[in-house]
Amino acid sequence: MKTKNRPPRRRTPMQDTEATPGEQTPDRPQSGSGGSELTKGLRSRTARASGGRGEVSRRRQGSGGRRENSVQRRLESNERERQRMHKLNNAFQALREVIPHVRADKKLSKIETLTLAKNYIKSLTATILTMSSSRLPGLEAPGPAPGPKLYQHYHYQQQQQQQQQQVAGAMLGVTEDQPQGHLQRYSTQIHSFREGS
DNA sequence: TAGGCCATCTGGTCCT
DNA sequence: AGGACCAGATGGCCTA
Repeated sequence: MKTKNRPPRRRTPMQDTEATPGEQTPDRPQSGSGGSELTKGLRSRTARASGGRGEVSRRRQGSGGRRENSVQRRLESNERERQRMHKLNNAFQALREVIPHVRADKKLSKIETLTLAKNYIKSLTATILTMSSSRLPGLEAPGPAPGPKLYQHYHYQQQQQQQQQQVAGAMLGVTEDQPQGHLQRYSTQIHSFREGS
């Protein structure tokens, strides 16, 4: 469906004045759009937020020096936020690279990455438990291999999750499938992602 | 063209 | 006080 080899985005006027080369998102160098220059900043959210407190503080902005100071602080804050988001995106990319069975030419979206990772972890856990329990009749585990403790921990977690899901399901009017369906769900998702749906 | 996804800006809130 | 985190808003790019 989506092939995310996009060309670099245009930079906003503010970014042009504050460019920091070499600090971009890996797959999208010099990306930038949306948002606005600083002066465009007073959006609907401002009026909504905290009963107009932001409006008051803005009115109090007095002489040019203070205004320049606050603009400078805002620019620095924007840069930090950009860096933070770049780190977050790097972490997403690292996660994509360790999720197997995904077509290489299709970049997973963030939500796809998280969903697949979650179910991949669950399927691996189930696999480990299956292997270890079949190897350990009566759940007597010699040595450091994954044994009863892991098994018990897993099932304790499952019980807790089921209870939470039942409560949430009752509140939301939905039902959740059983834990042993993780592998099935993971396979289904991979299949659907491959199909591009 | 609509809808999905994304990067960025921004102000509020939390944390150190 | 200042930085980190969060979430809403905005607009660009891409695909069906």
